[in-house]
Amino acid sequence: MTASSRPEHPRLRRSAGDRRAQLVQIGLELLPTTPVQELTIDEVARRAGISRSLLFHYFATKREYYTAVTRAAADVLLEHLLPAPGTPAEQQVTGMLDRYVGWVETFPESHLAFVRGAGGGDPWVSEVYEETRGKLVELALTTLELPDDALRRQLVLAWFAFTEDLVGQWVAEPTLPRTELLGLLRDVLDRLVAR
Amino acid sequence: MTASSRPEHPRLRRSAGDRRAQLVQIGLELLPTTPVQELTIDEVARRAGISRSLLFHYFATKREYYTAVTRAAADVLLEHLLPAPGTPAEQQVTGMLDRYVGWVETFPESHLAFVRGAGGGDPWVSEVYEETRGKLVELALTTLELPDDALRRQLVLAWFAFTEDLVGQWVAEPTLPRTELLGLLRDVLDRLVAR
DNA sequence: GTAGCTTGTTGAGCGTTGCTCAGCAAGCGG
DNA sequence: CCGCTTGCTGAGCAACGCTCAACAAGCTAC
Repeated sequence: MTASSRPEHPRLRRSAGDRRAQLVQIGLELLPTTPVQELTIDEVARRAGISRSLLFHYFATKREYYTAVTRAAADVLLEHLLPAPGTPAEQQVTGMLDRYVGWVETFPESHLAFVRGAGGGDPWVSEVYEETRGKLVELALTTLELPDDALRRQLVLAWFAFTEDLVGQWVAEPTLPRTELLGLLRDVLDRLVAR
Repeated sequence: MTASSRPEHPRLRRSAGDRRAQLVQIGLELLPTTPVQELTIDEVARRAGISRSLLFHYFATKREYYTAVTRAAADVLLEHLLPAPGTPAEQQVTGMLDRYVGWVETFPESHLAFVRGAGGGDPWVSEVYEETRGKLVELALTTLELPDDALRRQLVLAWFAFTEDLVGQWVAEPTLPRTELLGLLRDVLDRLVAR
């Protein structure tokens, strides 16, 4: 019995990189159903088929772990939103907006989980969100060919909050044709930054 | 010695109502510095000078406790925002907006803590926020003498998100005279609901 | 092949925290 | 003084984050 105490898991060794990637991947899969900070080491380790201790070998602390997961999630979203190279400048913002709405339509729980943790308690996590939003603001102002002074940055960031909230509600209860929603959002943004 | 065995803690008994109020009050005081879900039973009990067990006598679960704290905080805010009776209809929205900005200016940490927990993980807490926002939407639409169809409700709610975000940033870095901030917010709201 | 090194991996265990439970004791009516 | 209600406590359990000493898989060197 001692020899065959692991019928399925013959104690296979992975490279450090693989293991880390696997653990982050598991976090990403759990993210839509569980608030980042609430996923337990036990659960993640169990899914990975490893002991709790090993997770602490790769991430010194739990916070370090779920910060990595959050950063990975942010990267996935960013990459999805970034316009394909060669897109005419005028279509870039509209395209990003369109893809954003599409993303929320496709993964409503993921969107909730993402927006949810934005300011949620942990400063490390908040920092990741602010970084991501910062990049998006910069991108938006650049493609709109507008200077990014402090006021405009604030307005675009607040417009993000507006957009996230409205799209979130709209997906749950579409009170408007999709096209009009996009038009409205775009219109609000234009009026805000054109001051 | 037995007679004077009450150096600091004469084991005084409080009425159920008093204790509950005291515990919620302690939660409110801790709220600005600690995310609601993270305040520990130990800490609260210690501040109240009671044992952990007693807290569970009044609140069956930790969640029940901090939900009560959240609700109390929401009530404080609501009461602060509600217009004094007899205010002319036209000034009500402006007055609420003004008081809201004032509140954020006075208690920036409290505001952060409040907005922070809005969607933050716990559905019980989120419900309190949605209730509060719902009341404010109803109030706003009523005083603006507009019908509150689904679309308009969504727009006003999204405008709240916009306002909370922008005011939060503005307090940290005032990029605009206060009056103009209020005007801008009011203007955005008017344009949004006048469709 | 086997000795030895690196390093992925584990189990036992500690401190904290949410929560339970049996029972003590403060205040009051008889 | 008795007994009842009920505010209140301490001991203790389970779950969780985290530590640490040690095991073992896979490689290289002889």
